[in-house]
Amino acid sequence: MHIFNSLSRKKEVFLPIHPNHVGMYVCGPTVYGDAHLGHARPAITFDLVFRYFRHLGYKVRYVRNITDVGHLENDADEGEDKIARKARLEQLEPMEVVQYYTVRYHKNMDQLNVLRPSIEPHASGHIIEQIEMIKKILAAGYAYESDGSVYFDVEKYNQTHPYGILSGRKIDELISNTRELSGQNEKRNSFDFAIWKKADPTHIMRWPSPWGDGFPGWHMECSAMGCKYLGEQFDIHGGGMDLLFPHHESEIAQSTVANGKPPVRYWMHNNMITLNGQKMGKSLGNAMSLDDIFTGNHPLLAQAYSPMTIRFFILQAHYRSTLDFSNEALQAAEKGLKKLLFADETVKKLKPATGAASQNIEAIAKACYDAMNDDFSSPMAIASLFEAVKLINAANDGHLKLNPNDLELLKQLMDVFLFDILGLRAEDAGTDHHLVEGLMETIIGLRQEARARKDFATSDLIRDGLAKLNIVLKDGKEGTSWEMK
RNA sequence: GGUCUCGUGGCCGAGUGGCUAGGCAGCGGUCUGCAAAACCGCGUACAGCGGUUCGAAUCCGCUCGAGACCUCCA
Repeated sequence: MHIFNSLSRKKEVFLPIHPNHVGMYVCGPTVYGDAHLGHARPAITFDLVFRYFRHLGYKVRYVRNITDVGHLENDADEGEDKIARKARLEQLEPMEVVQYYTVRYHKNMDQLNVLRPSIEPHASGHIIEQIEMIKKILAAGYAYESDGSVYFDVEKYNQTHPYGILSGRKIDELISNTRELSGQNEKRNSFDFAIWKKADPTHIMRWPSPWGDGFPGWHMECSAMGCKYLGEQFDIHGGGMDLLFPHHESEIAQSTVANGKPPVRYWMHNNMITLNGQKMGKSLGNAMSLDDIFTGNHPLLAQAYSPMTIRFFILQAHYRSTLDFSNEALQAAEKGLKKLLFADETVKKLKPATGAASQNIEAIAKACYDAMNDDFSSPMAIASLFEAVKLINAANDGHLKLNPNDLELLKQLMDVFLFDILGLRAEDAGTDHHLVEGLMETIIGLRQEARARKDFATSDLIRDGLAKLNIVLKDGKEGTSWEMK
C-alpha cells in the first residue's frame, strides 16, 4: 500500500503506527452554509480511504470535525467569525446556525452514501482541550500574549523547526508577501497567527479563558481534537489542498511544540473541483450546492444529477487531480454508472457453464486491488471493473461461457468493489419493490400478449407510457426486462 | 511578485522510457416488429521547440497556456 504524502511529495509505503490500526483525521466543514460540490470531494475521497482500509481488515478510527467556532472573516466585518455573523444576521443563536447546517450536511452526506466517521467532534465542545493546548504552547515559550489574544511565535519556532515543511514556504518569503491586515500591531510578526483571540464586547461566540473572554484561533481545534482522539502522533491527516497553508502548516507547528513531536505521519490532500477551470468556492460565488445538483435547480445545470452520479463522477478522477465540472462529464458519469450497476444485476442472473475455459478473473481483481493500493487510484479500479462488465455482458449475450468458479469470482468482485469499497448503491432503493415488481410483471405480460398478436400499436403504447414514468423496457431473448432510468 | 501543480484524441479522464487504459459521444455491423440495452469492428491523442536515449507523450531545458496557495475556503 502506497500513499502520496504531501509532506515528502512522494508516494510512500504505508506503515501504521500500531499494526492493523489506522488513525485518520480529516478536516470537516464549517457549518455556516449548505454543503456544495466542493465539500463532496474530501468527504468521498476519505470515505473511500476509510472503506478501503476497513475492507483490508484494519481497525480504523476516523475523526472528522465539525467546525462551529472561529474562522475569522477578515474582510467585511473585522474580527467576527462566520458562524457568529450568520447568527447575528439571521437573529439566531450561533448554535442554531450550527445545528441547522450540521443536520443538512449529514443529510447530503447520507445521500452520497458517505459513511459517518467514527467520531465527529465539534470545536465548540473542545474549548477546554484547546485552552490546555494553548497553555502548553505558552509554557514551551512559543507563544505570547498580547492584549487578550495569544499568538504563535512563528519566527522563534522557525529557529529550531522548519516552518513551511509542508507547504514549501520559507519564512523570509512570508515576510515580504504577507498582506497588511488589521490587528498586526498586536503581533511581533505579521505571519504570527492567533491561537486564542480576544472577543470584543459585541462578539456573540465567546468563552472564558486565562486571557479573558474570547475564542480559539482557527487552527487549534484540529490540533487539540486530533490529539485527544488519535494521540500525539497518528497515521493520516486529510483535507483539501487549499488547507495546506496556512491551516495544516500551523497545525504541525502547534502540535510539535505542544507535544514535542510532529503530529502526523501521512498528510493527504484532495484537489479542487473546478468550474470552467476555476476553483469552486463559497467565497468565489461559483459554488453549486449539493441540493441544487440533486434537484437540477441551477442555471448551469442541464438536468438533475443523482447523488450516486456525483459520487461516481468524483471517483472517476484521481483525488489529487483537479476535476472540472460540466454537464457533459456528469452525463457521461451517469451512463457509465448505470452500465456498471446494471451489469451487477445481470451477473447475479447468469447461469454457470460447467467446464468452460477460465477467463482469468483473478487478473481483473488483482488490477483492481493494485490500483487501490497505489494511492487509492479509484479511476484505475473502475476501468478494470468495466473489463469485468464486458465479460458479464458477453456471457449474457451468449458470446461467452463462464465456469462456476469464474462466475462466483465475478459476482464477488462486483459486489465488493462497487458497494463495499467504492460505496456506490442502486438508487431506486426506497421504492416498494414488491408492489412495483408485481405491477411490472402484469404490464409486461399484457404487452407480451399484444406483441404475440403483432399488435404493435398497443405494445408501443405501453412502452411509451412507461417511458414517461422513466421506466425503460428492454426486449431480450429471455423475455422483457425493465429498469428505472 | 514568490511557492507549487498541471497541459493527453469531440468531451471526461488514467497511465507510462519500447507492449490496446477506461467511460461518454460518433461511425459501420449483429440482434429486435421497431426500439432500448448488449455484443463485434472503427479513431494512429499526449501544448510548442530543443536536448538525453537504440527508442519519449513518459526524463532534462526553454517557450506558451491554465490553475492553486501566499487572506476565510473542501
